[in-house]
Formats: sequence, structure tokens, C-alpha cells
Amino acid sequence: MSLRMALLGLLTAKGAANGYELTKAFGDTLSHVWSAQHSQVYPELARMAEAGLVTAEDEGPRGRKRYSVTEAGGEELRRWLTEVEPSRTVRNEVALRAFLLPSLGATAAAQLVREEEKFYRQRAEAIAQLRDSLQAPDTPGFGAYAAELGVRLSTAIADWAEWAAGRLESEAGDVREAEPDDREHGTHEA
Amino acid sequence: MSLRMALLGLLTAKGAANGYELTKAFGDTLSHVWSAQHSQVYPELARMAEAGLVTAEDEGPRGRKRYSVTEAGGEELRRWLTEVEPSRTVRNEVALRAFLLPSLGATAAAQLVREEEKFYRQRAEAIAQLRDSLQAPDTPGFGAYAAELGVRLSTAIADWAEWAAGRLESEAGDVREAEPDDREHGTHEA
DNA sequence: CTTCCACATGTCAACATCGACATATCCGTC
DNA sequence: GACGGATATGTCGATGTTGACATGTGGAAG
Repeated sequence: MSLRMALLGLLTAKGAANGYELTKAFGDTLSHVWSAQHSQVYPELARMAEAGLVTAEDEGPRGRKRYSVTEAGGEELRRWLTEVEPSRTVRNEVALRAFLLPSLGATAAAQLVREEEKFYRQRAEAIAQLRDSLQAPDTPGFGAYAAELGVRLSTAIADWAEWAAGRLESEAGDVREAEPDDREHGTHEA
Repeated sequence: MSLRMALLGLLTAKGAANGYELTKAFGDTLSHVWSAQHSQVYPELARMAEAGLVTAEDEGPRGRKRYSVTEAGGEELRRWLTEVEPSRTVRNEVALRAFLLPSLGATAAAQLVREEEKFYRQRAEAIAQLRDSLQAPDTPGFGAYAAELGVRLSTAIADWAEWAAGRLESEAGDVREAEPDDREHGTHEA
């Protein structure tokens, strides 16, 4: 249902759009919230039209179809938000990799989380910029709350990575001090 | 591949386990990292055994199978961590609902995020407790880094929800003060 | 000694998602 | 006017995930 709701939300925010524009939104503004390919978007829009949640208006010139939310679609969206219990199942590859870190030596693990830190520091900045650009008086708040959440989540991951890297690096150092033999040749240091 | 790697990690941490125990881990300790049902775990373990990443040791008494990681399995896990680019595709229902918030009136939206705040405040506390219990000197760090990340992420969501609720509540107040007529009975237009 | 629950493993149909394949048009550049 | 890139829509097979169905055992409580 989530993809369907994302599409209803996008169409509500934009007023009307075609599948191509909606797919681009999943690559741009919505990329830190939900992702979908065009191969998922087009069939879903067709199903939604059949269910009466959106209206399809063929117009071209390029065989283009313009979709708009119907009243039933708006109601469905509000019903989902207020009445359907959110799915809390977590499937987070960053967290999974965090769990698996001890499989690696401290040095290699530290290097990995340093890269994570860099990535999420950049992502936080990018979303912050998006959030600030959303202050423009167009769609009333659409995306602003999600962007704020995105900034906070990305920053939290970056901070965690910084903390973890520090811990792992000092662990690597301790090992080297405590056991000054030559068996650390296998994994190079950061 | 993520499920496979999660299983390899769990088996590395535990030394050896059967499918039932591994499934339970996805419901308990790993639930804030990755989730999976037994209907996914059993076939995957069979495929992993066939691929030589784990060894299956039938022993019963209840037709029970004990799995252990092979050397090839350990190598595969380290290879995945260090050489395979992490998938950064985000599919976050909390964030999606955040994006959709403006579809609702400020009052209803504020109520929703207050519930989110409560939920994630509790989750943060639960994971913090798990993290502290992991300080025991058993498995060397397995789970501790992931738990720390879980605490930070849950806290970040709760903080965001508190901030959003405050904003939405003041917005609801402003509307009532600024427009003392009765047209806020329905759902106002987006 | 029966009944119930936790243990334990599996299959299957339905749905979600991905990446590749397929097609065609509009438009600006060379 | 040929060519390429962005626009635009679709299908399809493979894989990931869920929830329901199916089956049987060991042990503890009554």
C-alpha cells in the first residue's frame, strides 16, 4: 500500500502529473523517503485508475497520460494515515552492517564506518538544502516535515559512525600497544 | 543478500544454531535491524548449506538441524562487508507518513506525530536497555554497535515527532485564532 | 494420561520489487 | 536531415517477502 499512498501524496502535492514525472520524484525529492522504479509506477497508476482513486486523462503529444487524484483517492489517503497502523518492520542495511562489524578486524571496521560518516554527513547537508528550498510558498508544507526528519536521521547516522570509528580506532591502537608482535600484517591500518 | 549475511552474522556470533533460534533472533535482538519470518529463514539456510557457506548437522531429537558457518561462509561475509557497495535505497514508512502529513488537518496530524513520539521514545529506551545488557563479556561486540545506532535513530525520530507536533499544534491554534468561522469542520483543501 | 504449549521444520500462493528488454516521439545540435 | 538525448510508457522474468497452511515432537501441568 505504501507505494500507492506515496503516489496519492505526490499527486495531491503537484495537482496532476504523469508517470514519468512521478518516477522522477522517487529519484529526487522522495529518494530519502521511499523509492520506486518506473516499472512499478506505471502498473500501479493503472490499477489505481481502475480502482477509482485517480483519473487518467490521455492527452499526449507523446502518448502522455495526466493523472489526478479523485475525491475517493484523497479519502483513501486520509483513511490510511489515520486508521491503518503503521508497519514498523525495520529493514535497514546500514544497521545490519553495524551489527556485522565485529566480523571484521577493528582497523577494517573503522575504515568502513568512516566512509559511512562521510556519506551521511553529505546526505544530511543535501537534504537540509532541499528543506530550505521548500520554504518557498508553493505546496503547503509537503515534503518539509519529511525533509526535516531526513536531516535528523542522516545526522544521527553520521554521529553514530563518528562515535563508532573513534571506538574502533582506539581499540585497534590498544591491540597494537598491548600485543607488540607482528601478527597484524594481514589487515592494514587506516 | 542481506538476509543471507544476517544469518551468517548470527551464526558467527552464536557459534551454532538451528533455524528456529535464528528466526527468534529476527524477532528479538535483530528486530530493529532486519526482520524475517521462519518461512524465509529455513529455505535460505538450505540454499546456504548447498552453497557451502554453512554446514547442516542433523541431530534431533525433534528433527532439529544445527547449522555452523564454514570458512567459506566467513570469507563471504567479510567480502560482502568490505567489497560490496551498500544498498542505500530508502524505504521508510515513518518518513513517508511524514511526507504525507499535510494531507491531514493540523490537529489530526499533530495527534499522529504525538503517537509516533511516544512509540519511538519507548523503543529508544528498550534498545538502550538491550545495549546495556550487551556489555556482558560474551560475544565480542556483536550487536553493541547496532544497538547504539538503534538508540540514536529512535531518539532522532522521537525528537523530530516532538518538534513536528509542536509546530502543528501551534498551527492549529493560529488557524482557530485567525479564522474564527466554522469552516474547519471538514478537511480543508490541500 | 491427556491436554496444552513451546519447539521445530517445512511448503505454497500472492504480492512487492528490480533490472532488463522493448518501443516510440519530441527537440536541439551538427 | 541525421543523430542523440530526454521524454514517455509499457512488459517480463527473477528474486524477496508475507501470511496461511501443514505436520509432528518433547515436556510440564493438571
